[in-house]
Amino acid sequence: MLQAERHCDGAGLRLTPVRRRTLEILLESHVALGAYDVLERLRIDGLGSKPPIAYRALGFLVEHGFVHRIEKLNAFVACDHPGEVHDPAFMICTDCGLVGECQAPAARSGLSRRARESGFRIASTVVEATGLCAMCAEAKE
Amino acid sequence: MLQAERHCDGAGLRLTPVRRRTLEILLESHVALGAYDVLERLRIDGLGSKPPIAYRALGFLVEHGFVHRIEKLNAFVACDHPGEVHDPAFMICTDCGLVGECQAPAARSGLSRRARESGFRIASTVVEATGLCAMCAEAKE
DNA sequence: AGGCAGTCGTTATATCGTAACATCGCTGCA
DNA sequence: TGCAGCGATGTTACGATATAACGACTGCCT
Ligand SMILES: [Zn+2]
Ligand SMILES: [Zn+2]
Ligand SMILES: [Zn+2]
Ligand SMILES: [Zn+2]
Repeated sequence: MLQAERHCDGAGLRLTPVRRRTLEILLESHVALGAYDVLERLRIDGLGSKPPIAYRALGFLVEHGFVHRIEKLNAFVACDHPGEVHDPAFMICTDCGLVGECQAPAARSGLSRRARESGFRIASTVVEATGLCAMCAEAKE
Repeated sequence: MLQAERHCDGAGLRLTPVRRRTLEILLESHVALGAYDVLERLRIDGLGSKPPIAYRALGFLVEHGFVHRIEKLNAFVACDHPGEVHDPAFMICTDCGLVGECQAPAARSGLSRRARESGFRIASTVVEATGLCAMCAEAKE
């Protein structure tokens, strides 16, 4: 949160109440939240109740790297390393919903070679693994 | 198409008219099609007009590896290598919509190391790159 | 003051996806 | 033959996700 504030100050970005609270909501959650989950919490706090409110705040946070969108879940998680340039990959537990972020340069470089071969120019990548987290895997034994 | 037929015969799977036509529709398309795009074509052919028809056929085809779902687009493409066990990755052109499939063992192995470190057990992966295909990149020069 | 850009608030609608239940046709078996 | 069981299909109805479009407000610059 502090990192986000500093980054916004430094980059001339406006971390408005809605955006700030949206980021807090995601930081407080252990699991990915859908836009409507976020919206419901914003509504409770009196910060808006219509979809565009949530989608705009999430769009801002994603655009500036404070939040990632999980395509597989149509949901959002706070970034582990906000501010840094990175190429995230995610591990999504199908049992408990936990979403872990890690860096996946290997994934991208693997793709990169294929891309170069075919002349494709990568702008961004989505890398998401689905499975069981350590805790849930152990619980299943 | 022939491969799909043979694979279904061999595995005791029923490639019914709706499923068969759905696969044909995707094979004929250069770009990923949404479920409702597929449905519209099925409707024209008199094979069904309600969403579950398309979703069920697509579900069958995805489950048996004849078709892949592109999470980033909420859309579907026919597999390049049906029948074979593989770990697909996709390159999605933002200009022309072309979706290329390639194999990405590197992507998965990069993730795998991280997964092992954290005890996460991968069941499946999504690897999708967005950018410009060779043709569109050249056209932009 | 007037113009401009960015944000917010709202309405309405588009797009994507599924639960639930009825029905139909086949297969195996009494 | 008659019928249970099963997978596939057809249909209704709804839920979930996402965006277009427009107006109002605010701070800032000229
Ligand atoms: Zn991150
Ligand atoms: Zn778990
Ligand atoms: Zn494939
Ligand atoms: Zn292209």
